[in-house]
Amino acid sequence: MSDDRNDRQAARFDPAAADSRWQQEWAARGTFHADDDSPKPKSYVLEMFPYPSGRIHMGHVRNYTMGDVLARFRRMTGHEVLHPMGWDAFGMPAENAAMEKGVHPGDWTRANIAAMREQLQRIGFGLDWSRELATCEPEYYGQEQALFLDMFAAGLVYRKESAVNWDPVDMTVLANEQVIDGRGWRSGALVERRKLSQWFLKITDFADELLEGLESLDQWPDKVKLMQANWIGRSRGLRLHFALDGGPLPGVEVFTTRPDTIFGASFVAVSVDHPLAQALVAAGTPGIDAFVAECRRTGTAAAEIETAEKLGFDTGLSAVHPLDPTWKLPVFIANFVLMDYGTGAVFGVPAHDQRDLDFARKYMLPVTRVVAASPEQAEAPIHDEADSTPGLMVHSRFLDGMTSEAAKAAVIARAESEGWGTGTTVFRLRDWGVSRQRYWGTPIPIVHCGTCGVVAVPKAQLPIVLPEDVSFDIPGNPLDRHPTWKHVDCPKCGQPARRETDTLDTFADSSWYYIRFASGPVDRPFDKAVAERWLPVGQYIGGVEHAILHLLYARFWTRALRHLGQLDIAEPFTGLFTQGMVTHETYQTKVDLPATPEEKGALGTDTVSVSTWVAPEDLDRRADGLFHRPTGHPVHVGRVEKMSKSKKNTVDPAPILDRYGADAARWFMLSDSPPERDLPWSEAGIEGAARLVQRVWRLTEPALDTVDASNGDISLRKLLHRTSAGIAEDVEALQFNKAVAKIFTLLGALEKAAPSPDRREAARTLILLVAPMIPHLAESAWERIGGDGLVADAAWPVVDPAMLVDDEVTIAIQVNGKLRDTIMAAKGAPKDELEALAIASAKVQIILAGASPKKVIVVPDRLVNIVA
RNA sequence: GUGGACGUGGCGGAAUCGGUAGACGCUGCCGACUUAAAAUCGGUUUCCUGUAAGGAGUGCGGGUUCAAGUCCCGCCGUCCGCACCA
Repeated sequence: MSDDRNDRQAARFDPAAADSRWQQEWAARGTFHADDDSPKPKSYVLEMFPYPSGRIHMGHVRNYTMGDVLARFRRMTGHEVLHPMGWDAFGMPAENAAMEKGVHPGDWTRANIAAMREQLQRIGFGLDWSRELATCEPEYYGQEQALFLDMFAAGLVYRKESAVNWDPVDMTVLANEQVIDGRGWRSGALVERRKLSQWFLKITDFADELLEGLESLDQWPDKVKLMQANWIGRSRGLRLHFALDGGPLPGVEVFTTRPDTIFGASFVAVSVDHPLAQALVAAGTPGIDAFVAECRRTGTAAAEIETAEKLGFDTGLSAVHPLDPTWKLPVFIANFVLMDYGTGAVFGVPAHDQRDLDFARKYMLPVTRVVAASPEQAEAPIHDEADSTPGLMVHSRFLDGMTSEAAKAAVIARAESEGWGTGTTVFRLRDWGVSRQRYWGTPIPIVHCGTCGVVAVPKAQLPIVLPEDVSFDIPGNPLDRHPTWKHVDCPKCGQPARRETDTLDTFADSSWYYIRFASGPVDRPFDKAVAERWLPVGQYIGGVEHAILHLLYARFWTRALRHLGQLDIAEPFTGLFTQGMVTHETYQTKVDLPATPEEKGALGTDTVSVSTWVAPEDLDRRADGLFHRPTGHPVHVGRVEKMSKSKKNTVDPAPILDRYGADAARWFMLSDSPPERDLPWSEAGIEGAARLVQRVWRLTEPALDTVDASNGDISLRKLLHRTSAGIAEDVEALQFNKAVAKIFTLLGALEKAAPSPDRREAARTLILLVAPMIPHLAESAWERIGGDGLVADAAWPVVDPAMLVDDEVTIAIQVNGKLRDTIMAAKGAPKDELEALAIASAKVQIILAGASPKKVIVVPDRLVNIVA
């Protein structure tokens, strides 16, 4: 190797060496250790902790890079920053791995954590690893059990019979997402609706608070707040009583949001699961069993519900209209009435509700219009569409002529005074079912005793640790069939009893980890005073897929703790940011295969075109197009889509980090796309990012650091201050793509600038500006120019406000709104001066051709518009 | 069905209050350096006509305004959430 070549090698920034060197340096110095007792203002930056699947993917890299830039920036602006990392380590995949590979879920999970921790450290995130936690360790879930017991003692936990999706082959409960076309996703067995005794948390106690609390979250995306509001689904209405003529029950309670339409009622319908329906089944009502069976057969899948026909069973009973004892309404059991919303019973108003109309047409029930847009519309017939337009009441006796709003109030007032109903609020939100019949989760700290009933485990006995010796070779809950684990003595009476074998939903684990990060003593879940020094989380960053469940549960958990007096925080996350996905082009080959006999019949062709996804690394880019290297088939480029294994368009971060270094990967994640939108991965993009890193490095070459003190460079100095101020704003707003653009602009100017003290200052400052984004390069460059200490500990550049003001501005000259010329003028130049300058413009003169303008609009420091 | 978001060059996108559309990056093209390549640097890249100079242009159609990517009305398209919620 020639000397020449050696020199050029040395001139390049070597990420492989620098990355590990600085990562070790930060770790050795404890640079990112968060000090509970620091007098500095506190800043808590948190990204949603990962599930330890085994490998970091690009989505993680993007998510954690954003948080890291903000966290490092906050450090530079004088904050004591808490930026922790942990593992959402319980859950199904570990049990699946146990079943498929015969490994213990704990071993599998801990090995994954070790591998992913190393990968995260390889990217150089400024994390306080001393606070690392994994939800699958007893130190964590034992404290969660303590919190569960506190909630239990406060009456926020209860047990009730609840319908679940039961897989009879795997002998387990399935989440709705795990039921595909009515079959278990693993076993393929037809899923049964089974009633099981399940544990619930009373999130509905907080429904109002959780809804109203949304209003205080001004640093949350409106979209997420709206989704939560819809999920909570508060409706105001009337709960009223219909007396029944005969039958097993004296009456039914019905909920309606439209009490105004009460005179349009033509039937009452109850859910199949309603006590009235069940009583009729018990009484052996003819034909009812077949109807109930029919209803049960209809799945719960969205598509099925949409197409399902409205079905009813006429009970033969009649309900007495509360406002007219002589008016009797038929009572049906109907498949479209939900038991777990309102009271499980409705009155049908076909004229103004599409569902009720479909039902009424099928069973030939009367359709009476009670709302009309205008008096002339009072008799307008209802055909196939229910009329939901607002208007005035008609055919409604004492309500006639009122608006719906007035009529609602009138009906509620009358119901309350006559005692047959009350104005109420109902929620769509249901209590949170936390029971899971699985092994790899937090054991619920409860004992069932034949004498004492349900008994809470005393806190002194916590943690209830999962048994290690479990098998996954047969279906079912390993905890339940473990020979000894569940057999314990009752903590109250000492008699032999049975331990609860359900474990907690993993959403419980992620509902309070951010508190445990802030304070994690060994003997209790957290220390109130210490936790409150950090909380609430200032900026929380994660995927929008958690907009409802995780974020709602965490908000509930925080409020429950406040209710218990354990934490004086209402909302856990002051700022929320939902980042977009990392996407990639997809590639497909199309191959004609011989058709099977069935396909021949269906399509009438001998061959069938089959598209196969092709991985990017198998592509052969030739002059005549794209080809699949292993097969030689032509490849066509498909849509840009979320990286997924099934479409083979994933890019593994590990080789990218090895090849381009951590900084290039980080820079790519921040460039171009706004962080809330999807980011298309591209080879060209990562190469551009790697080039940027080298460009910044070249600027700090000592050879360039010559100072010609004779001339200052005021325009570079101004640009520098503008850039520093702008980047600070952009980073605070998480608009990294804009910050990146500003860096490029400064870089371009710096490269062209002649040596001067200002140039030297700008190069130095540039290192500070890029330090949160590409920290390894920044450390190396900082060291190279002789900066003090680590750049990670340096302060953000001070912006001189005077440097942000220009004394000359460009004024746009428009004629009739069209740009014709621009002129330079002193900032703050008076209007008449600008007007004179504009009219004097040669181009304006040509257009005006001697005529005088009709009107001139002058916007100071911006433009002059001449109306000709 | 229903609620919401979005629509700007070849691509990702920028444009703070209604005030110079296309910053910045990527790609492509032309050129310099080099025996050559890599690396790097310079130029160019919305479209049309093109010498100059113009003209058109932010999904489509209207409107308000001196001025509209931005505001209003009506369409079209894409994406997301919820979904028999009484």
